Amino acid sequence: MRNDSRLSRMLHVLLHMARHDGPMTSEVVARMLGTNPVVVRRTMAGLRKAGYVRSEKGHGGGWSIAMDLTKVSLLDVHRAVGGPRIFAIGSEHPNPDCAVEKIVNEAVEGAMREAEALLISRLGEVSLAELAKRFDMRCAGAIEARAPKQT
Amino acid sequence: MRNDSRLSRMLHVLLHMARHDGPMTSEVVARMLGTNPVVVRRTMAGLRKAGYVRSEKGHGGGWSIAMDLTKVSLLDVHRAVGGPRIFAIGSEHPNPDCAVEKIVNEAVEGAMREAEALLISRLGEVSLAELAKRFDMRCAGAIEARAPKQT
DNA sequence: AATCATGTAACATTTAATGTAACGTGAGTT
DNA sequence: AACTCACGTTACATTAAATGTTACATGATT
Repeated sequence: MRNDSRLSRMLHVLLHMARHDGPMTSEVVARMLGTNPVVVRRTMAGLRKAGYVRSEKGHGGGWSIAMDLTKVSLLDVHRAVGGPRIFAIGSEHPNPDCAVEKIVNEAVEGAMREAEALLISRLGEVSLAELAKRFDMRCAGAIEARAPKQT
Repeated sequence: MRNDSRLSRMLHVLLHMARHDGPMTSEVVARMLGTNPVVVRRTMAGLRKAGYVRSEKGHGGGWSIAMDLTKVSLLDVHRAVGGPRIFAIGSEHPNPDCAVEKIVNEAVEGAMREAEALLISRLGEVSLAELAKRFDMRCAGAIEARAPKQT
């Protein structure tokens, strides 16, 4: 299967939407992501169901933010897009008969559970507002670098 | 893509081989794994290249252990089978032009790096000998449960 | 010489995400 | 009312990576 990029894509879009007045159409978003409006609608449907965005039809319609950016974490977005499989590795038999295989699975899955817990925890610690702030700070830094103040 | 089960499969096989006198043919291993001898040879080739097993042709041939089980970790096996992609999620643009996307990638990849480091570390802590011991202990426990000694 | 078992290349299958095309619905515009 | 815009949804095609399969070559043992 291909790499699942729904989380990254949606974060990318949400930050752009947050810096944008008025709704953005799926067409525009698709161009930003280098994809297709149908893919955008399909993926954003999850965000809408979670109440993070709203969509409006017709002239002047499109997608807009419907949440408090400080209240939604990267983990929330991950879950809203389907909370997909995180790992590309794993056993094929969740409940093997073979006792040896059980031991192997327990060892590997134990390590994976810990790693997943850490990832989930880290994603849960960062809000969209925090991401937006990081972007603003980097922009400020870039401007600063071009026209440095005296120190 | 499908779930990558090479690590689990190889661990499973190696533990069986460790408890088995003489070489095991790819045919037998394939039946254990519910797969095909060619898949076994293909995957075990990595272990052979790493020096963890050896293979012999002809009558009485097959695969046998060529390592000290206390010296090889689950991580070593993971790497020997190709050290495949661990995550099923991720950005599609490793080096995006868009500054927003860069911020997003850094956040997500940072969390993933931490999770991967933890997983790698945990896999590195467990040797094949340790896994084999866990199996023996579980067997002992099971026997004990059937015919408990007086305490 | 026959058989066994690995080694390898080439190709088919599978799976989940992604990409596309087609059609429907509702909202605003003219 | 007719038209256009934009979303909603379904159905199907494409893609990527692991896995499955077939075919054939090579070396070892009997």
